[in-house]
Amino acid sequence: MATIRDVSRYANVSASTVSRVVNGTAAVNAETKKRVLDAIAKLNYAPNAFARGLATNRSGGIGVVVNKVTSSYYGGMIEGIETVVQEHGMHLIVSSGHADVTKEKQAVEYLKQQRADALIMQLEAVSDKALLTWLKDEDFKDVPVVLIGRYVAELEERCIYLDNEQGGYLATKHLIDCGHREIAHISGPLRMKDSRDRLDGYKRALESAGLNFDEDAVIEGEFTAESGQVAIKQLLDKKPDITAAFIANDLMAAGALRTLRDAGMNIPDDFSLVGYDDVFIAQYLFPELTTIQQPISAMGSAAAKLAISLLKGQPLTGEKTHFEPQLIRRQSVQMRPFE
Amino acid sequence: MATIRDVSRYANVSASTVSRVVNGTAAVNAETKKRVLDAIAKLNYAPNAFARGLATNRSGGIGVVVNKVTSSYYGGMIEGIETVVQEHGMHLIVSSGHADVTKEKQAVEYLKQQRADALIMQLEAVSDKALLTWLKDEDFKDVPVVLIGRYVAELEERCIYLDNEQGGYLATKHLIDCGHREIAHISGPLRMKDSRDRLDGYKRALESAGLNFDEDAVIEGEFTAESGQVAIKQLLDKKPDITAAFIANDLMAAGALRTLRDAGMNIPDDFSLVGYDDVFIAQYLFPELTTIQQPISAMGSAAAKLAISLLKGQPLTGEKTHFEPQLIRRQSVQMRPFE
DNA sequence: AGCCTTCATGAAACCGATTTCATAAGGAGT
DNA sequence: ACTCCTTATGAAATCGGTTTCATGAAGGCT
Repeated sequence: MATIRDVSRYANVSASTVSRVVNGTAAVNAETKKRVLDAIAKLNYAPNAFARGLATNRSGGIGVVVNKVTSSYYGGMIEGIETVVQEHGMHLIVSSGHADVTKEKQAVEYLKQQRADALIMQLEAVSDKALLTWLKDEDFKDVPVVLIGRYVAELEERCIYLDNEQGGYLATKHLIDCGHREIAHISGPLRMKDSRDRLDGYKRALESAGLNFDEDAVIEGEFTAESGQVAIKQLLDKKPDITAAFIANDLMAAGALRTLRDAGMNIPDDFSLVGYDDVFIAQYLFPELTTIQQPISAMGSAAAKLAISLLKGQPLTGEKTHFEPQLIRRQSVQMRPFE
Repeated sequence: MATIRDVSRYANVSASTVSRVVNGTAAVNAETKKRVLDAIAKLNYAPNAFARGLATNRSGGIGVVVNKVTSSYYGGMIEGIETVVQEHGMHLIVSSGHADVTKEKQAVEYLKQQRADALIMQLEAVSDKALLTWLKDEDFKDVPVVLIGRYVAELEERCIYLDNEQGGYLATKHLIDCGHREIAHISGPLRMKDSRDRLDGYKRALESAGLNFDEDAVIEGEFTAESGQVAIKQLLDKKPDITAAFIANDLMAAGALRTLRDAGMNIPDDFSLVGYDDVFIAQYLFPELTTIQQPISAMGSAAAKLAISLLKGQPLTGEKTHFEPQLIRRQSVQMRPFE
C-alpha cells in the first residue's frame, strides 16, 4: 500500500502538503493540490488508519454497545445510528453487552481500547449508580457518552429514551377500552428498568379505570419466546378467568400465542393479547399482533446526532431526546361485550 | 491513559521489557516480570491499539462482510464467527455489503483500510469472475480470504458453503412424498447463485419423481416478505390447481402464509408450504413452518477457523467446508390422499 | 524603496507501540 | 583461567501519519 511519502515524492511536494490536501486543514495552491490529488489517484493511496489514529488520537469511529448486536430489535437501532454516522464520514465500532455487568464493562473497555471518539450505550445490567461513578471516575473525560433506551436524571441531556411507562399504559388501556376486565401481564425481567416501567404503566391503566391490581396476574418472564410459553401456562393455571394479557415484548407474545393455540384456544376470540416492540415478525404472526411500536430507528439517529454534536463541541441543539411509543392495532385483540 | 513508558518507568525497566511481558515474545526474568505486571495493574495500562497496529501492521481484527449485519439470518453466522475469533483473542470488524456491487467493494475497502488481518466474505452481488480478478490483482497478498455461502471452483479450499441444490431437492421431495403433484416454486432473485441452486434442486426432485417441470409454476421473488405476498398471488391466478409450494426462504413464506390466510385458505389443509432457512420465527408462524435448516452458525465457526488457520500459516486441517441442509418437519405441509 | 502581512510550503518532532541489535552477567566446559 | 553459550535487558530505529514552527515569496501600504 502506498504511503503518504510515496505520494509526496510522486507529486514533488512534502508529506505535510499531502496531509493538508487530504484533510483540508490548510490552504494549498490550486495547482499543487491537483498534482497531489492526481498522485493519490494514481497510487491508489489511502491513509493508514493506525498512523492517523496514533497521531491524532482519534479513530473516526463511534462506539456502540448494545445488548445483542444480532437481533432485529437492536438492528433497527444500529441502522438509525449508522446512517447518521456515515453522513459524517465516520464509522461504527459495535460491541455486545449481553445484559451482563461484566460483559458490558468489557464491551466498553474494548471500545475505549479501539479509541472510539464517542460512545453510544444501551446498557441493561449496569446500575445507574455504578454507571455514574464509572463515567466520572475513569478516563471518560475526552469521550462523549450518550445513553440510549435509558433515563438517568443526572445525565438527562445525554439520554435518548422512550417512555416505557406510557407504553405499558397504552397497551393496557387498549385492552380495557375493548371491554376486558381481567387483564394479566407478563413482564420482562424486573431487574430491568424498562420492565418495571411497563409494569407501572399497566398498573396506572388499571387504576385509572377503577380496576384493582392483582399481584397474581403478573408473571415475570425473560423476554424470550420460551419464557413467554411457560409464563402464559402458569397464568392460565393460576387465573383461569383472565381474558386478556399485556405482554412486555413481542418475542414472549409469539411464544404465548403458540402455547395458547396448542391449548386449543382461538385468538383473539378466546383470549386477547397486546405485545411490545413491533418487531418485524409481529405482522406475520397469526393473528397479526397488536403491539406497541417504538420509533427505534429514529432514536438511534437521535443518539448519533447527539453524540456527534458533543464530539464536535457544538452546543446542544435541543433536539428530541424523549420519544413516545404508539399503539399499533392489528388482530390479536377482540372487542368484548360489556357485561 | 498510561503508556508503555509510564509502565516501564514505574517498574524500573525499559519499554522493550514491558513489551516482552505483554506479548510473551521473549523470556523475562520471573521477578522482573512480576514487577512489570504489578505496574500494569497499578497504572491500569492497556496497549494503544493504533501504536501496536502501526508497528506490527496487524489489527488483531478479522473483517467480515455480510449482506446485512442486522438480520437474524446473518446474525447466527456472525455469532458462529465471533465465538471462534474471541477464543483466539481477536475481534471482529463487521461491514455490510447490502447485495450491491459498489457497496460490497466499499465494505471490503473499509476493512482493508482498518487493516483486518483476514477477511470472511459473504458476497452476493460481485460475480465470480470479478471476484477472482479482484483477489489476484489487488493487494490481497497478505490477507487471507475466506468465502462463506459461496462456492467458487478456483478457490475451493477457501469456500465454506452449503449445498443449496440439495436443499431445494429435499424441500420439493418432501412435498412429493406427501402426495403433492402440482408443486409451485417461489424462487429468490435468480441473479443469485443460491436461488438458482435451489431452483435446480426443485427441478431435480420433480424429474426424479417423473413429474414435469412447468415454467409457469415458478415465480421469481426478492427474498422479502412483501415479494412473497405478491408472488403467491400471481401464482394462484396463473395456476389455480397447485396444492403446494416450495418457497426459497422463510421470509417470503411468511408473506405467502399471510396472503393465503387473508384469501380465506386454510393452511395446510388447502395448501402446503415448505420454506428455507429455518429463521427463528419459522416456528412461531401459524402453522409452524416446515422448512430447510442450514447449520449457519457452524458454517460461521468453520469459516473463522479456516481464516485463522490461513492467517497463522498453518496447514489446512481438512476440516469440513461443505455443509448439508436438513429438512425440519413442522406443520405447514399436509399429507394428501393419493388419487 | 522599505516594511509588514499573507500565503504556501517543507523540515522535524511527535504519537506509542514493536523489534533488531548490542551488550553485560552468569554458568558450563576444558 | 579462558573461551563460549545462554539468558536478560536496554538503546535506538521504525511504522505512517499530523502538526508546529520556520522560511521564502509575493503583494499591499506608506
